[in-house]
Amino acid sequence: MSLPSGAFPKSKRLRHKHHFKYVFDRAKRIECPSVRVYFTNALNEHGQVGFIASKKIGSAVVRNKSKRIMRECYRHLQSNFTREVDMILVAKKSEMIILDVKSSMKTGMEKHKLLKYE
RNA sequence: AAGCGCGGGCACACAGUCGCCUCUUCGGAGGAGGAAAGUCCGGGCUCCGCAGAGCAGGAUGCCUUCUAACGGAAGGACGGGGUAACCCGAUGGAAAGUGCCACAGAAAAUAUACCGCUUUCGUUCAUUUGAAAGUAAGGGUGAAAUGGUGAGGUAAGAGCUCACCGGGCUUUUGGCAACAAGGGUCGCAUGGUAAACCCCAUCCGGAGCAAGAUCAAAUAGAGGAAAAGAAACGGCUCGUUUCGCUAUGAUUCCUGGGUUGAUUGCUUGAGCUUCUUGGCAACAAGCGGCCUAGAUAGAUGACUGUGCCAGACAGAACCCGGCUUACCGCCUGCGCUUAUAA
RNA sequence: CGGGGCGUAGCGCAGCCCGGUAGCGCACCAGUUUUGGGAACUGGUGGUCGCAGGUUCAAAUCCUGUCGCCCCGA
Repeated sequence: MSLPSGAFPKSKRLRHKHHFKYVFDRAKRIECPSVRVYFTNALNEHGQVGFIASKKIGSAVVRNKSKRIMRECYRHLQSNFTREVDMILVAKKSEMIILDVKSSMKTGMEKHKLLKYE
């Protein structure tokens, strides 16, 4: 399987409360079966992303797992973005399968012309 | 061999690619747990008066030892369970006091007398019925009924007397102690409940790393009140009283402000461990060796391949010692019982 | 990290302090009334008292552990 390589350092993460608020206030929403995506134009030079898994999802293990899966999907998709956006991914389900999440995110983003067509 | 009992260990492994965090001598190295969990206890650490006294409140509760400390552990005593190995136990005090014990029952804590039993006196055809006295053996109720069983004894009965069992008091021996064993004595006098209030003994100051400290930026650099008594009022971290400390400005109180980010605290510690010594043991002492996550919207993941028993419960957030709860299974040591064979 | 509260009938709540009978309202069922329905009236059904263990003669109530939910403070 040929994965697009992508570095994902800490500077690409959403770090602060006010930054989260900035995104939520002016975001558009994409609904996928297991993930909800908020996005808007980037505040800084390059796009940043945050992950949310609330206590409704499950225990600490489940929440960590779903965050990792969302992060992995973002990492694979980020090189195909057409423009720099800030993004928040919210987990909706406790059970996630990485390929399903990735493909549903991909189709959803293509509709909003965030992704280049391959 | 089967069925049990008591421990100990592991928690998918290996290889490759991409990605994340920390450290770095820039080659690389390290990177969640036995419970990291629940937050049920105990400590360290930090600040508040480096914390004193009383009351209130709370916790613990057979004895001794271990420990920094504990509600933990070890060893023992007693009681209970098991054929046994072994396991379980909030196990101080009810003659300090108060309360409660539904229903049933004569009576529920006071020695009383419902049905009874017996004698005497009267009455009657009649052991029919009435009165007085004695009695608590028997009856039914209840979770629980004032020692139990047997014999003697008696009008009927009764520790009234005796034997055995149980109990109280006292004493001797053993033991650090809990307690055990034995002797003497008392015919036996006072149910249960303290996970009801309570009494006794021991212990506990309060708050918590979002504690606390530093730096930068922004905002503010303000307004009002308090004057010689070291007295009152107030303040000094959150049950309360007391004690102690506390001043005229660089102080205290009220109003206003009290925000954001970074650094630190942050991992070398009551640390782990080989051996030796002491101890029944928990554990302690000595010598040597080792360094084992440190994130801060919160790091361990994804994919591929191989193998097998097909991977459970579950994610560090200041740090330790416990307890409790969750858990697919696998490996292993010692011991007990039963059966068979030799 | 710390603190507090609640789990009782299908729903909302009493009862718990001080232990012995589980009750109230709505809902549900049956009957009366009405031409029929609603309303009203009468009667009735329905509860492992979140779960497990203990204390006690006896536990919704007391104690311990545990599960779930909600709220508050820094």
